[in-house]
Amino acid sequence: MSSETRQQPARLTRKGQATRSRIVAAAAQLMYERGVTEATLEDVRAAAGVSGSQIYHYFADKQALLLAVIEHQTEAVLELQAPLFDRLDSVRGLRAWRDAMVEFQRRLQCRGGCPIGSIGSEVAETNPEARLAVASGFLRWEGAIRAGLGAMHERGELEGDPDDLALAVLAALQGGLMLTQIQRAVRPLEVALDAALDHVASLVRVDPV
Amino acid sequence: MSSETRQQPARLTRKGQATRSRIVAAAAQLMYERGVTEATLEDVRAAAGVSGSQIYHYFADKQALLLAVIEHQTEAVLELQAPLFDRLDSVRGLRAWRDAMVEFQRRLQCRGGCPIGSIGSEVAETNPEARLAVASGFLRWEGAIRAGLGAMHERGELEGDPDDLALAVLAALQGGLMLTQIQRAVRPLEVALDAALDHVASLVRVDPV
DNA sequence: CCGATTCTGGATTAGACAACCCATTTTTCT
DNA sequence: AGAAAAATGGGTTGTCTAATCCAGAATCGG
Repeated sequence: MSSETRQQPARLTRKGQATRSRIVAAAAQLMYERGVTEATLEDVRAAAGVSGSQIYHYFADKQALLLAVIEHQTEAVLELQAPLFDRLDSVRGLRAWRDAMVEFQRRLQCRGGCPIGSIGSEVAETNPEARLAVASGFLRWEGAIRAGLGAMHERGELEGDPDDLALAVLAALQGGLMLTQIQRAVRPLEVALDAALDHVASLVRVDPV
Repeated sequence: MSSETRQQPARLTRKGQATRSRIVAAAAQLMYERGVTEATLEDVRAAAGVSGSQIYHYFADKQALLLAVIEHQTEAVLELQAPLFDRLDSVRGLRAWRDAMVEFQRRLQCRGGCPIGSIGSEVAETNPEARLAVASGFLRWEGAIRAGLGAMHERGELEGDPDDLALAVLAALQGGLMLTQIQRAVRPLEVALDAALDHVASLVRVDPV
């Protein structure tokens, strides 16, 4: 798992793009459910409804597919939260975001953890390229949170460094997700995010919900 | 990887215990460095300086070895922190514990993450038995933190639920460790723990360090 | 419409790895 | 000391899986 990363076919037919997307989506789902190494290419092949050489037609090797999956999951995670990100410049908006995260995990029965974080944790020590891809995903996530907190700060409503607070909130989310995944209960996520947001709220002058 | 979990030889010679320990220690190190699935039994065999059948003489299968490793890492983590746990009943003690965690990661060059958490995250969805073992390790860890916060609370120094606060601190630690591992920088861990401890400190009446 | 390119199917290979087996040596217990 | 139990060495096997190959079908570009 360490080789050329670029896609092979420069041009992709519409059909080709659809097939490629199906492969990535199936791989993402399987890697999310079972982990990267436990998701075999044979599983991906079957789940995507393609056969044999298809995967290698669109990806150089499993590594290339993995990187595509990390991209895909990053987009999915950020897209899912996009409507909530816009309101992260108020304590009320932060609480709404928290509620959505908790509700999402509850629906999943606390399975899977963070789509990005669980991959990152698995590959961190053995796959530098994938680690960097995950790191870049986290950076974007952190940036989205910081945008809201930064707005509050510029409005003079928030004391304390918004950069630090955004990172702390993301860390609380990740730690909460992991403990929730392992304990199969939402309480760790709830408690972790509540503590982080209480801390933010304690630094807010106006808008004290 | 799902079978009998019990050790086979009821009695162990002193030499046998030493060999078994060597195998567990080697396996723990390799699983920490490379992850559970990437650490092959051949690697463990070589690292432990034993040969062929040795591993299967002491463990039913890789699953049994993994469970022993989780036990081992839990003990190691708790033992390492034991002297610091005693002082978690003050903000000063909490800060000292934070500094030790950060310093430890710095020494490891931010590699490996949490010895328990990284295993837990990897096996959570595919290995219920191992997931429960990790969950029980986290419960002990959480208990140690809660003991300190609980003491403060009973002394009337700490407002807020010590159970929730302990869980929040552990979550901040885990999230901070994971981001630190992925970014290869100690800042996420520092910021995450500082935020969590600031939050605790904001609920403390006396001893406001 | 036709040559070129892309896409698809299925079969195959080579290597890795968990797990098993048996013969031999070492240790323990009486 | 001697029998029983435990420990060790190394070889073997069967399975799983990533990766490759080639032939044929569909699609595109001019």
